[in-house]
Amino acid sequence: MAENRKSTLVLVAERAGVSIASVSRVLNGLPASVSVTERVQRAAEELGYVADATARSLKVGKTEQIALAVADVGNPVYVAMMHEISRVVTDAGYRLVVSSTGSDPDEQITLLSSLNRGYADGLILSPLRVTEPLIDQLGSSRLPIVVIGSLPADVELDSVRADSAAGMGLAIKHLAKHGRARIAFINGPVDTVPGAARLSGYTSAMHKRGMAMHGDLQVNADDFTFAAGLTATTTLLDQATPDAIVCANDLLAVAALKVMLKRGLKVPEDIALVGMDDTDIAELTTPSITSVNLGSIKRARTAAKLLIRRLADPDAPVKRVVIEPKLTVRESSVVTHDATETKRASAPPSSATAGHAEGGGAR
Amino acid sequence: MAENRKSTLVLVAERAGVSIASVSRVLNGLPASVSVTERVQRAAEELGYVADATARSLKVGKTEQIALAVADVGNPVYVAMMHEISRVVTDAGYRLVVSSTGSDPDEQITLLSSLNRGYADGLILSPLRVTEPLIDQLGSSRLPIVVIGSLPADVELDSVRADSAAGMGLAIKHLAKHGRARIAFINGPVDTVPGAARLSGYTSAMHKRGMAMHGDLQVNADDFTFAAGLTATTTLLDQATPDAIVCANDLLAVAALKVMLKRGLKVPEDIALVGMDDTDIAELTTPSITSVNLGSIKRARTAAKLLIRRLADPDAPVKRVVIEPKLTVRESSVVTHDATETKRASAPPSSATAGHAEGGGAR
DNA sequence: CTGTTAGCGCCTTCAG
DNA sequence: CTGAAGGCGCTAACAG
Repeated sequence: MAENRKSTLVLVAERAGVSIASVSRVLNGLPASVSVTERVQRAAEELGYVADATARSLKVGKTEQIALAVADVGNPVYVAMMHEISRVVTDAGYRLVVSSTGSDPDEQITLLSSLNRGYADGLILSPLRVTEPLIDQLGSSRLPIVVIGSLPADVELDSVRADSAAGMGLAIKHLAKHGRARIAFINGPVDTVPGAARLSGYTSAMHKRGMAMHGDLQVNADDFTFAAGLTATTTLLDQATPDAIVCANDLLAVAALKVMLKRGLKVPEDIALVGMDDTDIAELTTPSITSVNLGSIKRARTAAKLLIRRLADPDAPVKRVVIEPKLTVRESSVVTHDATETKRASAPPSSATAGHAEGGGAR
Repeated sequence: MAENRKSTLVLVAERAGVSIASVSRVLNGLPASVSVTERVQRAAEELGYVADATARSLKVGKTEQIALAVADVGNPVYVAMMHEISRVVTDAGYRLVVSSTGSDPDEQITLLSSLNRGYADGLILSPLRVTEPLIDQLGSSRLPIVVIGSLPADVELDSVRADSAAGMGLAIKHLAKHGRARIAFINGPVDTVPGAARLSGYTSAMHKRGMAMHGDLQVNADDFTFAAGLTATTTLLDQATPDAIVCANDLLAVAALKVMLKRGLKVPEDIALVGMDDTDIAELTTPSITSVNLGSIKRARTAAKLLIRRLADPDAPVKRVVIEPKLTVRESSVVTHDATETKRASAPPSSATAGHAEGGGAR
């Protein structure tokens, strides 16, 4: 069937004995006589013809490509989102071009201007940090952009964001209900959008419940990564004795868990742990990690659909969607009363861990 | 600077008072008089002009896009590879189009024929299963393809693969050296390329060392996933009593660890554990998991460079690269003598960052 | 219903 | 060194 040489409309037309216009019509499903239709289809089949995307794009003014820019590819939550976006976008007949920018806004600005080269019909952007210049550039873009994340109210762009504050609320409510009193918070960098949102969520949630909130209970990792989480957790445990820890994402939570286990602390008995994003890795660990589901998949899907909608209807009203969080309870935050199974490495609370163990009486 | 309307060569030419040919020349760095050069650059700057990628592609016959198709986006090793490919490809001035096909060869065949639409200059493909039709399609593709994985010797394509067999050898040698005698193997589906390779690596390595190899010691997970790993491990532990387990990838290993801990088995004391791929998740767990580094990052980088090379020189001789494996030893396979059993609660603070074998890099 | 034709925006000989 | 003109492969009027 498929010839190896590249074949064009003209080739097919010659072989079918018709004009190129007829070929184009048949292949695009426009009305044509049975005889022509049949001859064209056979010729096309024999030549393994497929319309050239580039030429078509030039003519039609659409590339059928959607660009995606995510800040941090090392983070499983972005991977999950990308995966979902890929699905939706592909189903709608678009290809996905991934432009992995770092968390640096400048890179994203560069990307935005390169978008004007017209290799994509639209962009989905999930910026970690939002600066003035970035916003300007966003506003003056020639083609549709959907932002995943928070944006100043005056920016006229479709967007979808998580409600981090509500999410923190869920986490803290859950921990409080289970008797935790000294709830620590390991955040990522506060100069990021999620970092800022989650911090304010923490303080307001703690405040609302009238819970103790020593500065010692709050540390910021340099980054939303496992490595940064190890350091941050060490710092935290050296300066405070929490009976629960909430982490700004799952990677930080996994790191916190690692450090705690290393120190012989029992999770959740000594310290309860809650992560955020509810990614796959939260259930890989032992104990598995309770995590706030910020609707990453749903946000991804919504963003993709929002963009596709706007591509179909450029004048549609701007939409700003907020996805509500849910809490996925796993082993790391709830002490199971029934002790059928022998717990692993039953390190007895010795004087070495004094100050950490007990105290909270969360038993 | 940037106007909001799309500007074309003609616009720039008018504004600069020259012909469109001159504009094109200046912008492509071809010789031109100082005065013209200067006027054109200023005009282009003022209009925020950037050459349209589609039109350029049509004319030049290159899209500056590279397509990537990986089988399983849920697997961290593919994510890591994609990330690396993205880097290399971007540095070389290409955009990356990700086509997430499933593990189904038919989808990949569909993809291959769609590639003939010419939206990309080349393809990097990492198939999980290789069937006859897929090979045929690969061979008759009009544009360059680099395959990550094994391929029949008569297929004339650039490729780069891991040496799974040697990798299994490393794992088993390591375990044997540490006194393990009943080494079990949890594989993924055997009808996949890596599944088959790793199984034959296991049997030959065990055979070579004259080690016991009851059928009970070998199980196949339905998939290379965490969930499938849970089931497979349960099956294994119900039917045999190994003193070590090797898993065909890290996800399976993490699952195995989870099941073992649940059953009160101590790792590595009771059972040593070794994974494969050496992805980030291998160091997230407690204990962290020893893993065979199959050079995923290196394979990815090599594949990308191979494709770029071929794009530059279509007549270059076909290259088949094999990446040698290394073993990254972590906690799950070696019993530490100093902290045996009882008192590991008094771990020093610095232990948080201790024991990090080089490898995946937890970013 | 079908063929002819005019571009989409750009690059690149070919004259001048 | 610069301008005019011819396509790249395709679609969408416009005639026939």
